[in-house]
Amino acid sequence: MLSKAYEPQEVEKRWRRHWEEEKTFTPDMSAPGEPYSIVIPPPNVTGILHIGHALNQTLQDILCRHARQKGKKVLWIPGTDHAGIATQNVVERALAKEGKRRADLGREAFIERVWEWKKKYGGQILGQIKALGASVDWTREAFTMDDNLARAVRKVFVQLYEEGLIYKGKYIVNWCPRCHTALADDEVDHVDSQGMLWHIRYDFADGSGSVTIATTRPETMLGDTAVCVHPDDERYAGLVGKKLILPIAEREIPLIADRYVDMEFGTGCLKVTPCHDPNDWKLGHAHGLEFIQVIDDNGNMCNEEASGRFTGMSREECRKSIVEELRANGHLVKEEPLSHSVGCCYRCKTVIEPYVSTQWFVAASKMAPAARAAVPDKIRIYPDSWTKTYYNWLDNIRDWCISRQLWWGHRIPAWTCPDCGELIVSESDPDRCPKCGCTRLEQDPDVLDTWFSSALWPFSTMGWPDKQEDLRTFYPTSVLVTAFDILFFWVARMVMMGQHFMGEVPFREVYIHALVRDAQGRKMSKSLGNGIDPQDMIEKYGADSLRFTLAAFAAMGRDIRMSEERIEGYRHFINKVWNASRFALMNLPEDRAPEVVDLGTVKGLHNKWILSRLEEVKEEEDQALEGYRFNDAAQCVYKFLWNEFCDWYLELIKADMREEGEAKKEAQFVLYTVLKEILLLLHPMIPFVTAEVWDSLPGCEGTDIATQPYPEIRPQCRKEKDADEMSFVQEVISAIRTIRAELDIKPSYRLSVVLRPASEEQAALLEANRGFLELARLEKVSIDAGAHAPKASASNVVRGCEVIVLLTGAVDFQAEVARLTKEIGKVEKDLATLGAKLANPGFASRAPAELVESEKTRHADLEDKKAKMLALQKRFMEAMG
RNA sequence: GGGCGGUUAGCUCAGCUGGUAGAGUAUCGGUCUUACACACCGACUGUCAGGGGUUCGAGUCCCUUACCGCCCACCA
Repeated sequence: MLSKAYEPQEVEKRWRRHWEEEKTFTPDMSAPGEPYSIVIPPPNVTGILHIGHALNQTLQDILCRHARQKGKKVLWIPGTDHAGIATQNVVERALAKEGKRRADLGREAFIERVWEWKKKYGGQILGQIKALGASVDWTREAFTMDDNLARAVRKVFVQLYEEGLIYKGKYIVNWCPRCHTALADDEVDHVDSQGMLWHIRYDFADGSGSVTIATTRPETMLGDTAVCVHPDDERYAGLVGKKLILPIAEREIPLIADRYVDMEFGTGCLKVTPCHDPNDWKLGHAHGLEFIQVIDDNGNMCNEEASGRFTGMSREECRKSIVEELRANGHLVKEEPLSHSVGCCYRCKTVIEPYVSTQWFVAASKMAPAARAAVPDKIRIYPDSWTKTYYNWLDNIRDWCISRQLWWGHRIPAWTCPDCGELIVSESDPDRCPKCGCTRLEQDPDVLDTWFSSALWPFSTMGWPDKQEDLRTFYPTSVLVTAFDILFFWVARMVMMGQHFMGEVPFREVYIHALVRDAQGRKMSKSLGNGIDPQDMIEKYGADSLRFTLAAFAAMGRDIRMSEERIEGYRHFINKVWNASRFALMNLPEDRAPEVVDLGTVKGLHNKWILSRLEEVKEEEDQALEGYRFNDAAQCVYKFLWNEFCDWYLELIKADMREEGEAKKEAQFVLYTVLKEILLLLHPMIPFVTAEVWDSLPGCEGTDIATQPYPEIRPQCRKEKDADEMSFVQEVISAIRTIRAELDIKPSYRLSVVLRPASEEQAALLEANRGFLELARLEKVSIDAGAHAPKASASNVVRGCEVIVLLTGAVDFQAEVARLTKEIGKVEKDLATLGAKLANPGFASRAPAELVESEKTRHADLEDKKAKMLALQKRFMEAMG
């Protein structure tokens, strides 16, 4: 027997172990069934599972478990990402506590140290995936630094190099002076900040006047090699080509013209520092300017010749000194505050320095068109609104800087010969220079951007390039489930690589889910400390509660505001599932499944009704999941279980269960069937509690719900007429309950009721099912259209049937008058809106005939109800005198 | 400067192809009715942001205004 309240901890632990030990989620390659596959977006090894991961994984798990139920051969591959910068930073911080820096260890020892760290902590995040109940195949767990993934990386790199799609070159890149590495464009966060715009006067060398430039970065002026204006700017007409004296440096630089300059901004006069600004870099090349570097890789002033006395200062110190000096010597014309955005490192928030260096690039601009064309024909994006964003990014893509000056990552498979300078790019480590035979080859010190290996994830995790079996069966994957924040970092790049190397897109569909925010709508982050730790929630409320909450809130294209209260609320639901099951167990045979009954020919109206509704719910859930409407799927089963199965059906069969007989046998089998199927419908969302209950059902002991098929469809159980008749009985019961509650009659007091049916049919229906009326706790029921209505009574009308409750003794008569008046008021309000609608000539002529007809019927029914209630009220008032 | 999303009950949010506004939570009243107080029965609350349009009919489609939020962009 199950315990009284559901205690998730022990149950979850057991099932987790069971699924892992039994390898339940390792697909049988020889089994039939359409393949269905997903690769998990690999969380960073440094990470701790946050609520966003929990959502991401819950949704994937729902899809996978559902697909399994539908008979598909399902593979869900788990894994983690080595997360170059992030992980290196974490380990460097740990070293710093020991007073060491990575240089103190040297490259090899440092990498060894990172691996140790990974072994120790990298498993943490996997444990959290397990805790959530994700039905991944642990035998295929992958890590982006695994040997076979490293081979994939090398092969891809070499091939792209040979095809001219990877190249090496000297460019201005985003440089983080703290992480000491280049960053890709999209690894730079733009943060709004309040800065200064300094106006500085540059005099002409011939003493014929001056121009004034405006800049936010005066420290870079030491590297200025020109000043630029717009060719059409009349203010500077005739001046282009003249020489200016660069203040402080006292160097001559030319005044040039280029259409790039915005005449509206500042003074319309731009200082050009080709080595320290990406735009100026372009101008420098276009105009053949000199390139003078004045800031080094640490963000300090360098180049004694150019920087002079400022050499060695940090960029910030230098800025201050230069401004002071300009102010002192009168070249500073104006200072004004300016809000602008500043590029920062997405990992450490340090201000990015545009920096000229030699880097490796992927010619993304050449690969983008194919990736663009894949959507929407080969890849469908849900919700569709992201398609535009995807296009927009690909249309404006620039080549992707993939080299990082880090130690942790896939080292670039390129070597240079110290003797002849030959560049060798090769899958295997070369032992000598093919050109001069030198054996002292030096490997490029850089590693690849983390996202380079991530881009190969859908096929590298399936064994490419070595093994083919998984690829043949499971590539392309069925769907990619991810949050929008990595649409660019990851999704678009996977498409490019998949197309290029597999000749096929990596996934058929992309489902973009919401971002989880806190109760105030802010992005959850460690720095804000507003995160909800899924681990805590699982311990407190159980994984099922967390999962169901996430599913219920996962409406498409919306952010989710998460709070603990909501998870607590859904824990009630899990408990409800548990207790409904306990009730069922108490009413079913203990050691065997109940006797089978033909479900198409059950007699009880309640049985016909619940079976009919069940059919509808099955279809609803299936369609909701088909369209990634997780919230609808969760909601429809939730309501069915709670508001129909528990609130009505279980109450209705209590009478059947009291004595042995046909009614009990029928109810037992229907109860058994409906409960089992509800469990199946809920299982993808709340796997643990459903597994536990299933295992304890008679006839199911020792079986695993995770391997059971989706409930069969039973068209013979669809009985809308019966279902509607049952609703009528329910409405009558509710009407009596409402009267009882509003007149403050004790629940324990048994009422007598007179029902005056509106038709022969109604009369027969009520007569046949009068036992159900017991749910309203009654003493005596008379069903008679001609019955005399007692004077001291309260009343209501349900589908034309008058419900008259006898009031004897201590009842507040005023209360009944008030209640009736209110009730009539409601009817009148409905009549008014409906009447206006019907009175509209356009409605009758243009609306569908069916609708007009049903509205007319409704109107007539309301009129009837109103008339009957007025009559009852009148009689009641007469009784009061 | 482009693009996207939001504005519905006190709070948090659902409302698919236009056809009587919904759930949870909160509040109020009543119940230990033999699965569940993590429960049961009942009640209350809405100019669906403002304005205009299309339509017989709009929370739902179109335009517009306001406020909030996000993304992208080489804003010196």
